[in-house]
Amino acid sequence: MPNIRDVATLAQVAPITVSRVLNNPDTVSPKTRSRVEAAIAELEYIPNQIARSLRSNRTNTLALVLTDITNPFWTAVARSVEDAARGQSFNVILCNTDENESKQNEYLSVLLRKRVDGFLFVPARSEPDAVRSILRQKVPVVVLDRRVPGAEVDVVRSNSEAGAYELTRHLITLGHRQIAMLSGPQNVSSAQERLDGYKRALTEAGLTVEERWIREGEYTVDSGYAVAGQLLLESELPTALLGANNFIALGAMRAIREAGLRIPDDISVTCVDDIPDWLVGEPFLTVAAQSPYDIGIQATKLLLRQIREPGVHSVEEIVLPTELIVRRSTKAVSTQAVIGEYGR
Amino acid sequence: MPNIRDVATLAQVAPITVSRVLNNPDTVSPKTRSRVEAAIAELEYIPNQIARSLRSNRTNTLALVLTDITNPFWTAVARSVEDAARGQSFNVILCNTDENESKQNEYLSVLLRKRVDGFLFVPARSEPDAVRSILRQKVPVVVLDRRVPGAEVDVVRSNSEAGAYELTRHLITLGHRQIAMLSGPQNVSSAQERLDGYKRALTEAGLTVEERWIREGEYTVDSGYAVAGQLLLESELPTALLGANNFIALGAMRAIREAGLRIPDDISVTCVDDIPDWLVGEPFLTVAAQSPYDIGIQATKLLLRQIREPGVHSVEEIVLPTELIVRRSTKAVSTQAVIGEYGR
DNA sequence: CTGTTAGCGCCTTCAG
DNA sequence: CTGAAGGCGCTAACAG
Repeated sequence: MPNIRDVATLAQVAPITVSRVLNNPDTVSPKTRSRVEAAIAELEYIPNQIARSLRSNRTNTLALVLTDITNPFWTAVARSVEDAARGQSFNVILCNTDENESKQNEYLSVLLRKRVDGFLFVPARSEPDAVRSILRQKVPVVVLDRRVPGAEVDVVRSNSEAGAYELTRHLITLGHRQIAMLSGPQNVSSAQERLDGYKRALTEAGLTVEERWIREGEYTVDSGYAVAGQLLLESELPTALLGANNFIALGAMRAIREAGLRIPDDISVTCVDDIPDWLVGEPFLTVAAQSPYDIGIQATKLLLRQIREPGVHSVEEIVLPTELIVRRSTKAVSTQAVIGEYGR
Repeated sequence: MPNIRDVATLAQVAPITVSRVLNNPDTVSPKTRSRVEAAIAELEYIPNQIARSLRSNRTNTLALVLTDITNPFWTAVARSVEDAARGQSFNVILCNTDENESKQNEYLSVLLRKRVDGFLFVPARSEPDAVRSILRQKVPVVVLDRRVPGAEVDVVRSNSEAGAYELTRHLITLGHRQIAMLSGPQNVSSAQERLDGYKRALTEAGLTVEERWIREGEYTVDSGYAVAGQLLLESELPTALLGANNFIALGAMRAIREAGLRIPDDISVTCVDDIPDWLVGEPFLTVAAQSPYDIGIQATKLLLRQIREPGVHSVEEIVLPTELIVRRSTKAVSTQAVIGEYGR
C-alpha cells in the first residue's frame, strides 16, 4: 500500500504538499494540485488514518458496549447510534457483554487501548467501577438504559419505574390481584426500578406486595422460561404476569403455553420493552414501550457534544417516557378462582 | 493520558524496557519488571494501540458491512461475527448500508483508511466493483450471503435457490397453483436465485411460470407491503405467496391482513429467512430457514485465516443448506375460487 | 538484562 | 505557494 511519500515522489513534490492537497486543497496551486491528484489516482493511494490518528489523537470511532445485540431493543439502539454517528463521520465498534462483568471489563480495556473517542455504555451492574475507569482516563462516556449511582455521567434511559407502574395499574384495573412480577437482576438499576414501579402500583391500589409473586431472573428468554416454569408449579397461580423485559416475557409465554394454559384467557402477560410490530406478524403483547431509536440518537448526540466540546459539562440525565400499548395479551380477569385448578 | 515515556521515567528505565514488560515480560529481570509494573499501575498507563498499529500494520479490527442490522437475520450474523472475532481478540466495526451503493462505497473508503484488517462484506449489488476495490488494496475480504460474479473472493452464503425451490414445491404439494413470488431486487444474487428456485419448482411440476405472479421489490417490510398491496388489487388473487425474504413476507402479511384476508385460510404465506422463534411468541411462518449464526462463524473463520496466513489461498465458496420449516402460515388450498371475491 | 537509534505515516510549526 | 524539520507513541534492530 503506497504512502504519502510515494505519492509525493511520483508527483515531484514534498510529502507535505500531498497532505495539503488532501486536507486543504485551496492552499495548493491548481497546477501542482492536479499533478498530485493524478499521482494519488494512479497509485490508488489511501491516506492512513492510523498515522493521522496518532498525530491528532482522534480515531473517529465510538464504542457501543451493550448487553446483547440479539434483543430487538438493542438492535434498534445500535441502528440509531450508527446512523447518528455516520452523520458525523464516526464509526461504531460493537461489543456484546451478555451482562457478564469480566467480558465487559475486558472490552473496556481493549477499547481504551484502541483510543476510541467515546463510549456508549450499558453497564452490566449498577456499580460505578467500570464507568469510573473510563472517566478516570478522561474519555467521554454516556451510559445507556441504566443509572449508575456514585458516578457522574451522562445517562439516557427510559422511565422504567413509570413503565412498570402503568403496566401494573393496567392489570389492576382489569381486576387482577394475583400479579406475578418476573423481575430482572437486582444489581441492574432498570430491574430495580421496574420492581419499584410494580410495588408502588400495588401499594397505591391498597393491595399488599406479596413476596411469593416476585421472582428474580436474568433479562433473557431462557431465564424467563425457567422462572415462569417454577411459578407455574405452585398450587396457586397468578392471573397476570409482568415481565421485567421483553425477553423474560417471551420465555414466560413459552412456559405458559407448554403448561397448557392460554394467554390471556388463563393468564395475562405483559412487559416492559416492546417487540417491533413489523417483526411479528400481529403484535400481541401488551407492553410499556420504550423508544430505543431515540435513546440511541440522544445518547450519541450527548457523546459527540462531549467529544467536540471537551470543557466541563453539567452532567445530563435524559429520561424518556414509556408508552403503554394495550394489545391482546392482557384481559379482564373473570374466572380467577378456576385458574388454580387449570394449572394442574 | 500518560505514555510509555512517562512510565519509563517514573520507573527509572528506558521506554523500551516498559515495552518489554508489556509484551515480553520474561525478558526483563523480576526486579525492574516489578518496578515498571508499579509505575504502570500508579500512572494507570494504558498502552496506545494506535501507535502500536502504526508500527505493526495491524489494527485487530474487522469491518462488518451489512445491509440492515435491524433484520434479525443480520442481527444473528453480527452476533456470531462478534463472538468469533472476540475469541481471536479482534473487534468489529458495524456498518449498515441499506443496500445503498453510495453509502456502501463511502463506508468502504473510510474503512480502508482506517486500515481495518479485513472485511466481512454484503455487497449492495452483485457487481464486482466494490469487492475489487478492496481486493486491489490487498485487504482480506469475505463476502456474505451473496455471490459476486467476476470477483475472486471467498463467499459464505446459503443455498437460496434450493430454499425457494423447496418452499415452492411445498406450496405446490398443498395444491396451490396461483403462487405469487414477491421477489427481491434483481441486481442482488440471492434475489435472482430465489426467483430461479421458484421458477424451477413450477416448471418441474409442469406448471407455467406466469409473469403476472412475479413482482419485484426491495428486501424491506415497506416494499413487501407495497408490492403485496398492488397484487391484492388485481381481479384474480394468488392462493399462496412466496416472499423472497422475511421482511417482504412480513410486509405482505400486513397488506393481506389489512385487505381483510386471513392467513392461511385465504392466502398461504411463506418466505426465505426465518424469524427466530424466541422472538415471536408462537412461530407462525412457514419458511426456508438459513443459519445466520453459522454464516457469521464460517465467514469470520475464513477471514481470520486470510489475515493470519497472507499467502495465496484457493478461493473458497461455502454454501450452507436451508431448512424447510412448515408452520401455520401455509395450508392446503381448498376454496380458491371464492377468494377472488373476498379480496374486494 | 538493558539501552540507543531509528522509523512506522502523517501533519504542525516555522522558513523560505 | 512550497518545503524542511521534528514529533505523535511505540517497538524492531542493533549495541553494550
